[in-house]
Amino acid sequence: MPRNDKKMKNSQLYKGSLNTIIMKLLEENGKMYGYEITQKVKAITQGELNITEGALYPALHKLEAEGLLDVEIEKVDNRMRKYYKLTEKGTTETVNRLSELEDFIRNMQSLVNPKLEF
Amino acid sequence: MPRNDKKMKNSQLYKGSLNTIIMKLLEENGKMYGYEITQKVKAITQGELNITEGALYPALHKLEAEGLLDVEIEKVDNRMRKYYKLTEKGTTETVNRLSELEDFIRNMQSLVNPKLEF
DNA sequence: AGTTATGTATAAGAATCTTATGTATATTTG
DNA sequence: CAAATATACATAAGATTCTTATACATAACT
Repeated sequence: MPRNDKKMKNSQLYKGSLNTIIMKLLEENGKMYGYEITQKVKAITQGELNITEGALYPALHKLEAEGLLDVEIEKVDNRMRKYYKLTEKGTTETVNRLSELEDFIRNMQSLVNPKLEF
Repeated sequence: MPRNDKKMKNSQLYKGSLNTIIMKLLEENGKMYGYEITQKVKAITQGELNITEGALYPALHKLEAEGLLDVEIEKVDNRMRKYYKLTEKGTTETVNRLSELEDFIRNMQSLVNPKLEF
């Protein structure tokens, strides 16, 4: 009963990156459901990043409301799953977001590792 | 009179990274004042990241309140400058923050560029 | 004389996230 | 078999960080 889950301690740095992560995973995997996304992220980052439901589900709903995702409900093993996939608009937008992410990472590296400027 | 400044359009991705940026710049430059930080960041990122005063000054005040920064006021050219520098605690914490940033960047790259996993 | 640059500051509101719940079924474990 | 864990979605309250809009003040440029 005690929802005693592991305290996450995700660095503040991840703030703002959730939408990009979701969209990239969907671009790569075609369709995914929420819980699957949390597990995938945990696996890829070797447990370093745990998406919380309180962040994930509102984010999915918002992306859907913005027309970037489509949803499709399935019942598997008597349990509900909501599969999300990118719309056409979402696919286009994903390209932009990934480009922004590259710029962001490049800029952060310039700020933090000025010796590497060339 | 109209503070008609350029609209910044900073990507959401930068959210959460300002403290790390400030601390790294101070570690590198010894002491800096707020306006100087905004100009330095703009220069290093070639105009791509513009720190707004509304974000910067509260962040500096908070870091000071947390004991990570010390402040020293100077009057230059009849204008006030508040120079900030890392405290001992701040220097230690900067190491942690930079380490977190490296982890963050590595994790984001794993998520976004899965082919590079090895 | 008016705009831009330099310099700091705060308040209102937006956006995103954490934490804490709530509901429900399936599976594993003591 | 009862309890805990895993699977699965959802929302609300509050924290944090940021944008936007001001405010004040001096210096320099046009």
